[in-house]
Amino acid sequence: MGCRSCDKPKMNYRKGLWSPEEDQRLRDYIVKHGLGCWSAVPAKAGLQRNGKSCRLRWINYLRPGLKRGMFSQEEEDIVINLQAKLGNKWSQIAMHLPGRTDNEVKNYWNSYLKKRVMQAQGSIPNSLATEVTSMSTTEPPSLHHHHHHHHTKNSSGSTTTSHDQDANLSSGGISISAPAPAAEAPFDHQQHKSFVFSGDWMPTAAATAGPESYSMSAQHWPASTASSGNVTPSHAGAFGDQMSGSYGALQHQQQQGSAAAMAGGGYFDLLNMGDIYGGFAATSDDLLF
DNA sequence: AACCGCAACAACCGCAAAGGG
DNA sequence: TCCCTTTGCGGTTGTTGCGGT
Repeated sequence: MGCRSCDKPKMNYRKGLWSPEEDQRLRDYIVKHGLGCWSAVPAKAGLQRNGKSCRLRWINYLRPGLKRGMFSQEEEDIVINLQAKLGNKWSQIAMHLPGRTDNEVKNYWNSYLKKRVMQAQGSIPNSLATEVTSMSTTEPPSLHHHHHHHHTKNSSGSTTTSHDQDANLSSGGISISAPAPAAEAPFDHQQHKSFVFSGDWMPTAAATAGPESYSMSAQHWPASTASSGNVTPSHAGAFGDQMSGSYGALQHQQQQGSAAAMAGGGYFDLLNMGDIYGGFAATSDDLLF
């Protein structure tokens, strides 16, 4: 783990929100070189951030396979269920939610679910988490994805093609219609909230970044995920948070006609995939692709 | 139109674990 | 075995936008 070669003098790192340029630099670097020593990334990528910040940005925002938008009822149930079982083990909970990050799960819990569960426990004093869960699933499906947020910042539903296959977990099986393709939206810190993500930078970058741009094709992804859009819990568990992504929206974007922007190969070969996802390829039969 | 409060989410901070030298 | 660095995790804070007044 130690990375002595990465040693460098202390410097004043930039803080706060990431600019599109910074995102682009980080993307470019990781796409070209894969994941390695995070502390070395800022210098090599030309970023005035610390490695920690770069890592967080990649994991929570730039990493391919992320699902943006509101939580489905199914996801919500899983969070409630697992939080009751595991406590605030957000990374473990996120493993069961393909495309969701621990940070996202944590935020969703803190901003919404916690209140709802507490409310339920207040009205039903001895209620257990399972009861809370069943309560939540009794709501009319038509109301889901609207009542959660008083504001409609996240107007997108995600293309929830993935399902947690753990028998212990509930599965609502609610499908959500997808919003307009991401490629039509400029990369913007506000607008990004409203489209299905899953590497939404890929077509956007390809369309806007000029000669230095790159693109990705679904064929570069593990077949089990690229073809189905699913990452099973066993996958997620094996890879940890780094591989908890669902690539459903990637597929979706292609189906939506973004294939032209995505096609053409690029730097993103299987070798880099292995690097990016932490060297999983050699250890799991599930990953023969 | 301006202000305020709230909700959502991005990002930071601190700590602990992991791992190499 | 110890020390040091990196990584990962969870708690917390900061920022932004929306709705209400």
